[in-house]
Amino acid sequence: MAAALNPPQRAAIRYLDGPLLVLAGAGSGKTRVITEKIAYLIDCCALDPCHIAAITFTNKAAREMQERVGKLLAGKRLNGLTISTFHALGARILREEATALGYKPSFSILDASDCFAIVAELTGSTDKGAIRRCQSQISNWKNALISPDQARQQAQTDGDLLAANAYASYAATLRAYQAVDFDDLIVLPVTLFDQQPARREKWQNRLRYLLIDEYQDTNTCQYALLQGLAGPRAAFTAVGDDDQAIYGWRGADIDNLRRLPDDYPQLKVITLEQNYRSTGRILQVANALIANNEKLFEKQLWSALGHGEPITVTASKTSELEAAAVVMKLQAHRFEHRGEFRDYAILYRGNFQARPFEQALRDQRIPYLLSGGQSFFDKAEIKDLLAYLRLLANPDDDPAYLRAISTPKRGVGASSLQILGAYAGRRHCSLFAAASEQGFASQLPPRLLEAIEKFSGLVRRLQASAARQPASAVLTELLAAIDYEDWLHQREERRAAQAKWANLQDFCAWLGKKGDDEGKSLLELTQGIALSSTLDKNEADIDAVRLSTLHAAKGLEFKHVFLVGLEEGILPHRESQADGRLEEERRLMYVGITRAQRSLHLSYAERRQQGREWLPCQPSRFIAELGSENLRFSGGKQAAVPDKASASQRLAMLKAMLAEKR
DNA sequence: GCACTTTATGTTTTT
DNA sequence: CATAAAGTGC
Repeated sequence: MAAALNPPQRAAIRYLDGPLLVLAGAGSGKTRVITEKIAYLIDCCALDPCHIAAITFTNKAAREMQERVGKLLAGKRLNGLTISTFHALGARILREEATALGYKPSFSILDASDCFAIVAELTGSTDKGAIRRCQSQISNWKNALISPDQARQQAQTDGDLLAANAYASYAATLRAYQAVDFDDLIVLPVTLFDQQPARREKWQNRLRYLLIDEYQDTNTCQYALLQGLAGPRAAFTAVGDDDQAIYGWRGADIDNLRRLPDDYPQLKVITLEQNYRSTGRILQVANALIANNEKLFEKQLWSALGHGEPITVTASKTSELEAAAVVMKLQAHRFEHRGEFRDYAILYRGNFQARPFEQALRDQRIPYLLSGGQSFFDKAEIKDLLAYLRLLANPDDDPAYLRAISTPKRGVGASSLQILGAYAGRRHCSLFAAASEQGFASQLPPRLLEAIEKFSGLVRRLQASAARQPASAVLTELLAAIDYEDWLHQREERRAAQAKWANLQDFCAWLGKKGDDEGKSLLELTQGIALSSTLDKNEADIDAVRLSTLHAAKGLEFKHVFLVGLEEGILPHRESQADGRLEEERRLMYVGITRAQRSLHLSYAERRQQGREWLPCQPSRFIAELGSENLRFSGGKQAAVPDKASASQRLAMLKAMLAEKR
């Protein structure tokens, strides 16, 4: 761990004369450069930690970096050091500068499904695909810093104009709700910095040195935020790898990497090419694969770790058999190498591919951790509770109001809410505000009105209690007040109800702990949750096989990696055959390969169930691109009968299993 | 008008 | 399999 730094690494850490771009190949120690540079700034340059900001793309990466810096500077005070995602930093700026932008600091952060519902409502469309396209169009406009007016002017077709109009009313709706979406967390600070130089300078003075991880994944708007924060001093280190750009679909623009030398002529570029992670074979196939892409910056990764095991390619008849084969092979490999489960990762393109692997692992009683997939905070029971919390913080949050008032059911149904909504629309106020107005009382029969007023009373009571009590007490009171546990048991099977209740307890415990430990208010906690997808608890110590999407695996490394579902239509994905996107799929495969330290196993199925139909699959073109000299094939038609190697593997596994059961 | 039950339906990747 | 729309009792 404490290996000496190589010369380019050391240069990257010590270089402080201006903007710096570190082109860091996979496994070349880029996280180490960032963490050691933070330590260097604090230790050797006596920079106060509160003036340093390291920006990552995922919460996981931020947490890991925090941990590593903590270890590196054990005992030192790190108060005020910022290590967060772009979005979390944006939220922090926004919270502090809300009033300057016409927002309350208690703004709500809408999740993707809230936004989907709003777009659906505004366009009056029932076509899910069309709504999603419109939603992503709006997101693209925002990320490119194009205003609704500009979008309208640029509209070419009627469809464009329709979407641009939807964009305008979408923006107005969010403002009325005192709510922002994920994109706004970056866009609004950028707008603010653009319009009010004094605010920009305040933040430039606060965050004096910036370190940006995964720079290749920034979009236009994130780059603008970066430029705003860096200012003319341009004291920053951007670390990135054009071969690992895999977020183009989210608006990330590799052009930001190309533009950096133009925008900052004094930019220093340092390339890290020595890989400390993988064996020679793994790097050879990775290099062979990525050579098929148009290169932005030339680099050739090399490793001093020796040649390593051959890379295996396994064909299976179906996706279920693939899962069984991979799990069996994993088990055999683990026994042979006396490894631990945590050394193994199974990586795939889409979350839906996890299912058969989960099943196979459960069958074999192998512990596993599933990362990605349905986010913890996307579970219905958590979102129910969160709706109440959002509403307490921000009564204008109509999506939260709608969810809270109908969970649990309290005699207020769709038609009452429609009347309330219409009234609120006429009065230009939120649902919550409308419900207490005199004018509204005459619109409904007394029975229904009473139910609504009872709800308003509940919200006010909880608001009062949130003002003077810690988060955990408010949660307890809230759950008791709405009888959530009883309601769960009424409408769900016992097991399901218990599982959901347990989730809620976990959630409350986590919230309470975070509130106490970090002294965060209910408001900050609620806003923070919108930006995270998992309860970030310590998973590092759990000995379990990791299951992850390729996207979620970026930045991680594993001794042994199984890359599964390598079929045309899956990787590369069916809808991404256009050339720009095919290269991104190739980079995704590249990211998967370069996660592996010691061994790499590829696999694909010959048939896969899609919906109700079985469709034949072709092996991914990317397998052929790896070259055959480092691959060893098994399975498929030519190897229907187990060969000696796999027979002896099975025997070894059986023996080991018997030994383990004593 | 409201709430609960049945039935169709569908999957890229994340903050 | 889990969610979301349509249908049925109260």
